[in-house]
Amino acid sequence: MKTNGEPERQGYHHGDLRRALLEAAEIELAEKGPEGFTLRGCAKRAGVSHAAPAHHFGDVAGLLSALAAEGFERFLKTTSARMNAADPGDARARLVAMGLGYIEFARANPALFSLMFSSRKADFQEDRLQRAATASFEQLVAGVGAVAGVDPLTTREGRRQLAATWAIVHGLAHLLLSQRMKFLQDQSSEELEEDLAAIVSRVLG
Amino acid sequence: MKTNGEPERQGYHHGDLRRALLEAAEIELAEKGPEGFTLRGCAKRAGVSHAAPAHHFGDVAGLLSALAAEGFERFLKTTSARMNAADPGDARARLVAMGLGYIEFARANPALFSLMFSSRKADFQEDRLQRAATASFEQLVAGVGAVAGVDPLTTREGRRQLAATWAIVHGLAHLLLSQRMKFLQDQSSEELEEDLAAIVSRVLG
DNA sequence: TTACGATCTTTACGGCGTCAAGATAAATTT
DNA sequence: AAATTTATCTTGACGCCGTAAAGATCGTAA
Repeated sequence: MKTNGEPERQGYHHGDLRRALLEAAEIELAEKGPEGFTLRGCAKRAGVSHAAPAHHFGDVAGLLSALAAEGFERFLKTTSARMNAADPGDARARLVAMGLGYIEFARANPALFSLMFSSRKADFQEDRLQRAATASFEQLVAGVGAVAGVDPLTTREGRRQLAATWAIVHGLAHLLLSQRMKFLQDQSSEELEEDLAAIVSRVLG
Repeated sequence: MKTNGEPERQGYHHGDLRRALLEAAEIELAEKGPEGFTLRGCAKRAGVSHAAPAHHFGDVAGLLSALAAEGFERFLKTTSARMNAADPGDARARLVAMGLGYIEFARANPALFSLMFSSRKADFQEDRLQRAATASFEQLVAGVGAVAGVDPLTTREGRRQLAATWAIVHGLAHLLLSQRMKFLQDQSSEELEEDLAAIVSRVLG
C-alpha cells in the first residue's frame, strides 16, 4: 500500500491512471485535433496498454465525456474569474467580462472547446458533464438576468437578449477557432482583444 | 459509348459514379453525422466496391472537399435568394435577409453546414472549395459594405461591424444546430423565426 | 498464508482508410 | 474491324482503430 502521495509509476499498477489518461487525452486532442484523436494514442502516451483505459472510462465516449466535464468546470472558473474582476455594481460590465472570458477560454483551449461545443463524441447525458454544462448555462442566464432585471427565460424579450448575448460571444469564439476571421486575427493580439471587447460590449449594451 | 443521357447503371461501369458518391456522402453525413461518416459506407450506398471512390476523389479528404465545395455553392444560392427577395433599395434589410438565409441553410443542411464550418476533414486549400468559400465570404463583406458605405476590410470600425454581423448569425446557427438553445427551439417554428429575425435585425440595425 | 477483488496486459475480432495488382469496359488508333 | 491504349472498377492485403474476453499481476483483507 502507498503511504505517501507520490506517483510511483514504476510498478504493474500505475498509481493514478485515470488522471494520467485525462491529461494524455487533453494533449492528444490538442495535438491531433478532435478528428485525429484516438484512444490507443492516449494509452500509449500514458505508457499503458491500449486496453487499459477501458477499465476507468468504459469506452472512448466515457473518456471524452469526463474530459468535457472537466472542460466545463474550468470554463466556469475562467468566466467567473473575469466576472469577479469587473465592477460588482455594474451588471452590464460583468456580463461583458463573462463574454470575454468565454472567448478567452476558447482561444486558450481550442481542442477542449471544440469537444465541448462541436462534438458528438461525448455523452452529454452523463451526470457530471450534464451538471457542469448546465452550471455554465445558468451563469449566462444569471448574467443576462442581472442586466435585464428579470429571469430571461420567462419572457420573450428576455430569451431574445439571452440568445443574442450567447450567439455573439459563441460566434466570435467559434469563428476565431476555425481560423476564418483572418481580418481580425491578422492584427496584433492587443488590437484583437480591443476589437473583441468593443464588439461584445456594443451588442450587449 | 453512351449515346443517350440515361444512367444505365447495370454494367461494370457505373455511369456517373462521381455524382452518385457525392449524393451518397451527403446522405451518410446526414444519417451518421460528421463523426460516424465512412468512405466505405458511401461506396456501399452507391453500390460499388470500397476502393471505387479513390479513383474519383483520391481519398476521403477529396470526397469531403468536393462535398463541402458543393455546400458553399448551395449556401451562396440560399443567401442570394433571400437577399434578392428583400427591398433592393434597403441595404440593411438585404443584409438581415442574408443573415437569415445563413441560418436557414444551416438548419436545412445541418451535416453539410458542420462539414463546412466545424470540420478539418475537408481540405480548404483545394481550389474549388477555396473559391466557393471565398465567394460566400465576399458576399458577406459586400453586404456589410453596402450598409456601411465603405469596404469594411479597410477600416477598423468596418472590421468590427463585419465581425459582429458574421458572429451573431454564425453563433445562432451553430448553437441551434448543437441543440443547445432549447429555450428558443421549444417554441413553434414561426415563433423561432420571428425571434431570429428580431435578434439579427437588432444587432445589424 | 490464503483468498479475493482491482488493475493492467495479451490476444483476437471486425471495421476503417489506403495502396497495389488485376479485371473489365470504353475510347482511340491503326 | 482489329488492336491497343486508357479509364473505370474489383479484389486482396496492410496497418491502425475500438472493443471484448481471458490471463497475469498487484494490493488488501480475511
